[in-house]
This record gives sequence, structure tokens and C-alpha cells, in this order.
Amino acid sequence: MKEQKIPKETIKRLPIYYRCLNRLVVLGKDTLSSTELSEYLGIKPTQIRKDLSYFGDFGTRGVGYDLRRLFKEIESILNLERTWNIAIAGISNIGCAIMDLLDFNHSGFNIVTAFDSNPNVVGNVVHGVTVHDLNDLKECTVEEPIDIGIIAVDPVDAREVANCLVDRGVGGIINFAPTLLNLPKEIEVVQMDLTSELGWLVFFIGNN
Amino acid sequence: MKEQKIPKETIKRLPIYYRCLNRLVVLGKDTLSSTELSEYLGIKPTQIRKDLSYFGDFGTRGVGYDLRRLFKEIESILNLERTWNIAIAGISNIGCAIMDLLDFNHSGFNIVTAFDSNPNVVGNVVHGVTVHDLNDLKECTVEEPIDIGIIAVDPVDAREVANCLVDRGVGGIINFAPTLLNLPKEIEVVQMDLTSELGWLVFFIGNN
DNA sequence: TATTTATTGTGATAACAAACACATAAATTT
DNA sequence: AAATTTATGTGTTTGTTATCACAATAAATA
Repeated sequence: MKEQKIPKETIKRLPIYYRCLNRLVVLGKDTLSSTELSEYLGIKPTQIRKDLSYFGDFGTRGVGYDLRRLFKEIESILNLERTWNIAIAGISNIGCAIMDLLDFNHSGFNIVTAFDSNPNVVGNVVHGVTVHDLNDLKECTVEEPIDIGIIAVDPVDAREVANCLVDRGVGGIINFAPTLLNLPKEIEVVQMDLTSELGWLVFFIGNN
Repeated sequence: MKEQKIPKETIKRLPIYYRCLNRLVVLGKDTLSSTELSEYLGIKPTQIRKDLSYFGDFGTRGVGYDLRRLFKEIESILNLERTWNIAIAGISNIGCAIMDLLDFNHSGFNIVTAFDSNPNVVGNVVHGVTVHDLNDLKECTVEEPIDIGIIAVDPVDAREVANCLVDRGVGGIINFAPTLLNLPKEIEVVQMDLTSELGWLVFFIGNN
């Protein structure tokens, strides 16, 4: 291992490794080679080894990786040892789906507040969280700090909601609205946008 | 414009341009410079021009781009002139959210069939589409050909569902399940996976 | 009509990421 | 204990993508 710039693409693959390892740990496996992992994931073994080598020498030559050890290492690299507090804005279908998901595979991501603009929804308790009025996003006091915001509101409101979330100190945002957010560059934004994905998908289908 | 390999990243940006142009057309604008578009999108003007130049000379030097023309050109490049038939598997929150979305901004993507394994849901009509039993995915006859499959089922079922969809002739799949699909390489797969995105997001938040 | 300004299109360069080749080392076999 | 097998870790090479510098050209101005 050498001090080196770590490619962003490498970071993006780590959660994929992490999940697969998790499954294999549960299945009771205890040693794993990069080739074997490669077969599960469709990612070349050299790619996997190079990715891991940015962070340390986790394997044993001639043997492979200790599954549990590697799992823990990646957990530590990704900062998944601690829990992360999430605020979710927009409690429609997507919002609920997200809550289901994070609640279900309790993954270290805790939804600590929820916001919506629909008066019929405000005040309800969803997944143990009280839904606040979206207009109160600026002021309303929350006990715990919010680490991450998830935006699932109407596209026209997304930008303002994002700004409020940043004011409240989030370090990153997942945006399901098809709206470009203009945020300080130290805020990481993940754009999850079905229509865009469909857009480029059909380019490839149409030009198969 | 020269015959050249078009970067995949270029294709992925086209839908972003497309949506922005759409908004601007609606607003009644009619000329647009790459610099101006750049300001809306946070993508460098040279990047935008280079991306467009792979497909033709759409602009006028000293002036900019004719908005409507450019919009139509991108529409044509992405194969968005025709409509695309979608089958959706899994009619839970995510499934419904997707139906809402595609129905709402009727975008050329038509959901023509839906499948679910829950007997309480099978037979219901959602957004004008009858929900079929997931077990019938293999056999059940659909009038129209299915171009794209969207998978929103339980992770353990995702792989089998994907295979059935491929057997039915889809050219691409959007997969919301955190399951790696092992499909022939001519099938384009888009993995939409919140937990993975959160995973790499917190790497960056934690190492800000 | 010559000059300046605005803006596109593109070849060349730089930055980034993936793939490869192989040195290293553990375990197993002969 | 030597040879073989298995598998990691990494410097180098190749490929891909973004950025830059600037030529080309249209419009506006002097």
C-alpha cells in the first residue's frame, strides 16, 4: 500500500463489495478470493485487488481474504461503523419507500425527521417518526444533528429544500427530484433520477 | 463533426441537457449559449460543446444554439421521438412511485404491464394497468412488446425476474433491488440502489 | 468595410481509471 | 526440501474522459 490518490470509482465500488461480503458472512463463509468475489459481482479480480490495495494489505497471498476481516475493514473505510442521521423531505410514495427500505435492513442509517407540505400528512407518525410541516424545515428544532438529507419533494421545491437542509448542516444530499441543485461544492449530492437513466438507456437500446 | 467513439459519459449527460432545454422551451426562450446552459447545470461550457459536437454542428458561431432545434436534435439522438413500453415488476411503494412519476410527466415511457406476487394486489388496476401475478411473468401474453423492464421486487427474486424479462425480449432493465443481475452483455442494466449511494456518500462526508 | 466582440467546434494535452504483467509469498504436493 | 499451485499486491501500460487553447465564423460596432 502506498500513499496515493484514491479514484472516486473505487469508492463507489466499495459499497458493492460491502453488501456482497455481508451476505457471504451471513452464509457462514470465511475465506474468499478476489476471483470468487469477481464471479459474484462481474467485476474483474484485478480491479477488486487494486481497489482494496489503496487502503491496505488485507489479504494473504496464496490464500485470499479473511471474509469477516475484510468486511470490517470496508465498514471502517466507508465510515459505516457509526450511525448516520437522515432527514427526509417529502413523504409520498418515494418517501415511504425509502423509509421502508432503511428501516427494514437497519443499516446504520436512521431517519430522525420527516417533512411534508401536505396538511393531511403533517402530524402523522410514519415509521416512528413524526412528519413536520415542510415550512418549518428552517426553524423546527431537532434533538439530533442531521447528517444527510433526502429530497423526495416536488421538483419546483427541491432547490429551496436543499438550501434549508444545508443550512441545517447536512454534509450530503440524495436528490430524487429531477432538479439540479446549486450547492456549495463541499456538499456531496447524489442525483437519483429515473427519467435521466431511462433517457440514456434507450440510447443504447435504440442503437443496439 | 468527425466519426469518433462517443463517450458513455457524454450519453449520460444528454438527458440532463434535454430536460433543461425542455424547461427553457416551455419558458419561451429561443436562443441559448453553451455558457448560459453551463450556468444552469454546473457543467463546463466546453464540456457541453464537446458533447454536442459528437453528433453534429448544432450551433451558430457568435450566436449560440437555437433552443428548439437543439432540443429536437437531442430528442432524436436519444431515441426519445418514439414511445417505449415498460413492464414493471413489484407494485409496492417504489413501484407505485415509479408509476406516478412516469404517468405524471408523460415522457414517452408507457407502462404496459405490471406484476406482483402479493395476492391482495394481483388483479387490481393501478394507473390504468392491471397487475398480473408475478408467477405468470413467463407465460402471460401481452399485446405490445416490452422494451424495458423495471425491477422493484424483493432482492431475492430480482435475478429470476430479470431473466424472465430478458426472455420476454426487453433490451434494458432498471433495477431497484440491491441485487447484481447476471445478464447477457447486450442487455443494458441500470442499478438504482439507495444503500450503495449512501455508502459512498458517507465516505466523503466522513472524510470531508 | 474594417475592427471588435461573441460564441462555436476541435485538435492537442492532461487527468483519471482500468487492465495487464509479473514479483511476492503462502500452502500443498512430490 | 524442492517444485508446484494458488492467490495477493503493484508498477507499467493502455484506454477513456475532461480540459485547454485556439482557429473559425457570425454579428455588432466604429
